[in-house]
Amino acid sequence: MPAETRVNKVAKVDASSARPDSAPLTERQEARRRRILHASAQLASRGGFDAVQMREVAESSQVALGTLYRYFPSKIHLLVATMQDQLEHMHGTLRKKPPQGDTAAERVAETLMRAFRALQREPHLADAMVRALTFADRSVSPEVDQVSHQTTAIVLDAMGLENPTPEQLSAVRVIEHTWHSALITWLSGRASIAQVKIDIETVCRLIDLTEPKEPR
Amino acid sequence: MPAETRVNKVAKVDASSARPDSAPLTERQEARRRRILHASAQLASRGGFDAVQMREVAESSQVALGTLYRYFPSKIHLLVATMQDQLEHMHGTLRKKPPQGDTAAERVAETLMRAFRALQREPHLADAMVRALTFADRSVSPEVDQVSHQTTAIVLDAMGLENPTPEQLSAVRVIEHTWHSALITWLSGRASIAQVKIDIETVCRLIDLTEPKEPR
DNA sequence: CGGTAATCTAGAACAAGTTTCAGACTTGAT
DNA sequence: ATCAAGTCTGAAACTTGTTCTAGATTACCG
Repeated sequence: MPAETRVNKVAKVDASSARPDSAPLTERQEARRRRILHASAQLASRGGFDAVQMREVAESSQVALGTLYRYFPSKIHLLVATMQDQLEHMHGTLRKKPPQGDTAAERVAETLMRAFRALQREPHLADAMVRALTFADRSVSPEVDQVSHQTTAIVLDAMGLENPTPEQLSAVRVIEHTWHSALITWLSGRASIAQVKIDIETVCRLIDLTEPKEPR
Repeated sequence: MPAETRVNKVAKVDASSARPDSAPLTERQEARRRRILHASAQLASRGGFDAVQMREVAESSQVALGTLYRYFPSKIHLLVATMQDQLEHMHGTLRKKPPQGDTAAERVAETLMRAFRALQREPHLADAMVRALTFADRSVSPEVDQVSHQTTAIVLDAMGLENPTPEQLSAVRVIEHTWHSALITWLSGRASIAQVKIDIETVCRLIDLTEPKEPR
């Protein structure tokens, strides 16, 4: 009945690592998806959010505009997916060289600063991804949540926690809030790199507050 | 030489309270500006960010589209200005009934929760303003900075501080980061009201950390 | 194989933000 | 009162995200 192995509604799912969603993709479809994400990241690296124009992405990835929209129902979806993709990279990289700090707070701050430095190397890409992330509305919630969970996983990794308490989870959320918002102020030129560093270090002190004695 | 009392480039400035910018506005211009902001807030209250359509704003405020763009060079500028406007209100309101908490942290948390409840009454308006704020790029930096300063003033008021230390300023920045980001997650349905409350209370604990000995 | 349903393509069409332009209107100065 | 310069208006044009359509392709089932 179907054609290229059905892809029910939107092929927004799955892929290499962690996206156990609805439908498996054909190899050609997987290739298309990858081409699209690659084109997206490339255009974003050049000129940020505005440079990622749907027609251009379609052309660069040799896919019809309609197809692009079948895979990613909006520009925001596309950029959030691009961010998921990049985050996976980063998490992998971080796993290999875990932070060295003595306290959880230090390790988290170090991890975030490492990520920050990576973003500084591709400020336009960072701009596109972060702007998309914060501009996303309800229709993108599932994808944004994925990004959020991935980020949480990275932070918890750095803390070395298996079973965080609700209190600690709240602290982690606050750290992520700060992380996102600080990135935005940096990207829009309203805060210096030094200031972002200070703010990250400041918020990480919250961790100590939630780790009084025995992490039972 | 000029006409309606020159307004050099953009009439983006000034107004009632705090915007000591370049050019004074004619009464008619002041009235136009006010009509525009009113229309903006009204449309935003109805349907949020998307409902604020420039053509509609122009029509509602009985101003030509070109004029609207002369006053506010982009939709984002318009919405950020709308936010400045609303913030002034709020700051005024808060001044009248200062928070009651014993510690600075409590007072700040109470203040922010009060603001949060106000936003809950107009979720669409909140959506429009916050989305605009975080989506703003460099071209809107001055205006966004104003909003940021206004927010800082509110928080410092709640803390009862005259001369904050750099450390405390960083804590305040982190609080604002959390505030913005938490609002976004709430607006996009990814966090509950309760969670926002918890996160605000959590981040406010940072204040105690920066207030070593004698507070008052 | 052949059939059929889903997918992909090319391109037009639409929507909303932004720009542009000619002409009418105001303002402050002479 | 007149005038020069800046402002406002109305309307069209342009840009980019998004939707739609008709026809060509592809995948899988029997």
